[in-house]
Amino acid sequence: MARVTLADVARVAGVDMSTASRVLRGEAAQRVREETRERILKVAGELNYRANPLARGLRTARTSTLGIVVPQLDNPVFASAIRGAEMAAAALGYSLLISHREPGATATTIAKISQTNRVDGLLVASLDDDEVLRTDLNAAQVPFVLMNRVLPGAPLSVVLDSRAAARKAVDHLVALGHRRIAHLAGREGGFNARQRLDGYRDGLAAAGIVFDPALVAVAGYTAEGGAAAMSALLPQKPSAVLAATLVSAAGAMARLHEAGLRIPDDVSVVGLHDAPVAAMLYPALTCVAMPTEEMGRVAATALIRALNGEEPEPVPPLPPGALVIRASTGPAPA
Amino acid sequence: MARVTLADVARVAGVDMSTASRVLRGEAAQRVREETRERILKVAGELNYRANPLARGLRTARTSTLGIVVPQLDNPVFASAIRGAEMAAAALGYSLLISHREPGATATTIAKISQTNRVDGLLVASLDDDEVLRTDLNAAQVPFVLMNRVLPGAPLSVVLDSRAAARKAVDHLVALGHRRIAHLAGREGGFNARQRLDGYRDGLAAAGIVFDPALVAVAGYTAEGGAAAMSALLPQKPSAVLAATLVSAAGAMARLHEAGLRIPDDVSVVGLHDAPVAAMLYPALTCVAMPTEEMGRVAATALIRALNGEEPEPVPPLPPGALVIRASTGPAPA
DNA sequence: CAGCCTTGAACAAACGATTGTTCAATAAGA
DNA sequence: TCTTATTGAACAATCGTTTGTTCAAGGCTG
Repeated sequence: MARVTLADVARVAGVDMSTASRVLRGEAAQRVREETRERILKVAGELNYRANPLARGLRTARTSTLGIVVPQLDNPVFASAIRGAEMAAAALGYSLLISHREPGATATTIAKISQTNRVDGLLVASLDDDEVLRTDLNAAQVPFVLMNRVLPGAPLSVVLDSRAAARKAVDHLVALGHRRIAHLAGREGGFNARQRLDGYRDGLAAAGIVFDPALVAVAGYTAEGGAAAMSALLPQKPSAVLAATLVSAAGAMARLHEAGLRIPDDVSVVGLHDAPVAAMLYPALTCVAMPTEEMGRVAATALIRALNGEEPEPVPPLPPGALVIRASTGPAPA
Repeated sequence: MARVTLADVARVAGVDMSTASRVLRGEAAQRVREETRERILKVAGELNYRANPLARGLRTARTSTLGIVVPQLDNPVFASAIRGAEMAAAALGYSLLISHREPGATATTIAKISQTNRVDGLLVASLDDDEVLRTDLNAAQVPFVLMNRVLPGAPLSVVLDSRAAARKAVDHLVALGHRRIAHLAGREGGFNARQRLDGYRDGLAAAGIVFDPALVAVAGYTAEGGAAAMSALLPQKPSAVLAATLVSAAGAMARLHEAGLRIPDDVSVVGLHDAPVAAMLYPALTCVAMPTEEMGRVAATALIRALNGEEPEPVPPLPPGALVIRASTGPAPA
C-alpha cells in the first residue's frame, strides 16, 4: 500500500527520475527516445503511479486547486454552479475547495482561503454589496473570477443574461394576453436586479405596454420578501407576476393563496431560474431556465486560463435557457 | 508579495529553522527558552507568516484536507451536512474538498479522490445500494466516515435517528386525532427507509393503532415518486400522511391538490427534515427538523479523531430536532 | 575541581517532484 | 579522420517544512 513514487517508476524503467518526470508530464517529447518513452509510460501504468500533488505543488508553486466561495450551499443556483465548476476543473486537472461564506463574514473568508496557500485562484459568488465585496476581494492574494456579478474594476466576471431571461418571461405572459404584469424585483441597486428590471421593461415595451412603476415592488431574495412585495402589489390587481427568483415566487404564491386568488386563473406567476423546487411549488411554477451550471463551467475554465497566463478575454453574458411551461401561467382573465 | 517562509522567520528572529518550526507548531515547549519562544512568535506575527501547507504535507504525508463525497449538492440535507463538516474541519485546521458524485458513477469518484493523494480521509454520503457503495469504498485508499448511512462492516457511521423522528411526527398526528395515517416510505431496503418505517410503526403502536400495510407505499426520494405513492394510497382514504422526505411530501401534496382534497382540512401532511423549501410549499409543510448540520460536524470531528490515531468510538444516532408546526397539519376530520 | 546531566538550539536529512545544466555517445560536416 | 552539432539521458539543486541527531554551555554532584 506504500505509495508509488516517481523514483520507483524510474528505477523499474531503468532511467533517471528527471527523464521519467519529463515523459510523464508530456513535456518536450523530442528529448526522449520513443522506446524509452514507451517503457516509462508502461511502467508507470503497471505501477499505477500517481504524482504526489503536494510535492509537485511545492516545486511548481501551484496547487492545481481552485477555491470556490459561495454565500449559500443549498441555493440551487450556487449548487449547480459548483457542479459545473467542478466538472470543468476536474477535466483540466484541478480540484475544487469549497468555502461557503455567511453573508457578512466580511473579508475573512476570502482573505483566509487565499492566504493559506492552498488554492491557485478563486471563483467568487456573492450577494454582498459592491463595497463590501470589493473590500473582500482586495484581500485576495490570488486571481479570481466573479460569478453572476459584475464589479466595476474587477478583472473578470461570468454572468447570466438575466435581462434576456426576464424579457423571455414577459414575452410568454404577453403571448398569453396579459397586460397588467407586475414585477417582484431583486435587491435594490443590485446588478442582477437591474438587469431583470430592464428585461421586464424591454418586454413591456416590445408589447407596447406602458411601464407602470406601481407594478414593481422590491422582493429581495427571500420568501418573506416575495410575500410582502406581493401584498404591496395586490391593490394594483395585476393579472400576472414576474418574480426575480424562485424563492420570491414561492413567497408571492403563498400570498396569492392567502388572498384567495387562484393561480393561474386569476393571476399567472412566472419565475427566473429553473430547479427541482419549481416543480414542487403549487401550482408547479413556469420559469425560464438559466445556465447556472454552465456559468460555473465557464468561470472555472476562464480562471484556469488566466492562471496559465493566457490573456483573459471578457465572457459575454450567458443566454437564458428554455422557457419551462408548467401550471402557474395561463391565459389572462377576460 | 513574496511569501514569507519559515526561513525568513528564523533569520529575522536569529534562530534556526528547526527551532522556529518547533515553536510555531507548539511542540515540546520545554526545549526552548521562553524568551526565544516569544521572540519567534513575535517575528512570525509581524511577518504574517503562514506555513505552506504543501511543504508541510509533503514532509508529514498529511494534507490536512478532508474529502466529502455527496450524491447531490442542491439537496438541503447534504448542503447543510457540508456546512457542518466544513465548520468542524475549519475549527480543527482542516479544509474540505468537495466531490459531488452522480449516483451510479460507481467507484470512480471515491477511488479517484482518494488516489490523488489530496485528502487524508473521506466523508461519504451515498444513496447507492449497499453493494455498490461497498464496492466503491473498497477502492478507498484512506479512512472514511459514512454519513446518514450504515453499512455492515464499515468502520464508522454518523446517522440521524430517523426512527425517533418518524415517531415524533406520528405522535403529532395522533395528538391531532388522526387514526388513519399513511406513510410514504423511502426506497425499499434502504437503511433510512427501514428506520422511518419502524418509527412510524412505533408511533402507531404507542397510540394503539393497528398497523395496516395498505397504508404504506414506497415513494422513494423524488416528487414523482411521492405523487405516485400518494395516488396509490388515496383509495385508502387516509386522514394524514407521513412522508419520508420533503421531496416526496411535495409530490404527495401536488397529488392531493389534483385530487381536490384540501390540506389540512381533508388530509394532513407531515414531512421529515426541515429546510427552507418546507416553508415554500403550499400549504407550508409541518415537519420534524433533523440535525443534518450537526451530522456533518460530528462526522468530520470523528474522522479527524480517527486520523489522529484515536480509537474510533461508535457515535449514537443523532436525535431529531424540533417539530416545526406549519400549515399542513390540522385536526382530523370528524 | 573533574565528570555527568540538563537544557537550549543548531545541523542535516528527508518528503517527492520539477527543471536548469552537464555530459556521453552518436551523427554530421569539413 | 578530426571537429562540431545533435540527441538522449543523467546529475543535482531546489521548493518549505518537519524531525531525529548532534553539540555546546552551564549547573550539579561528589
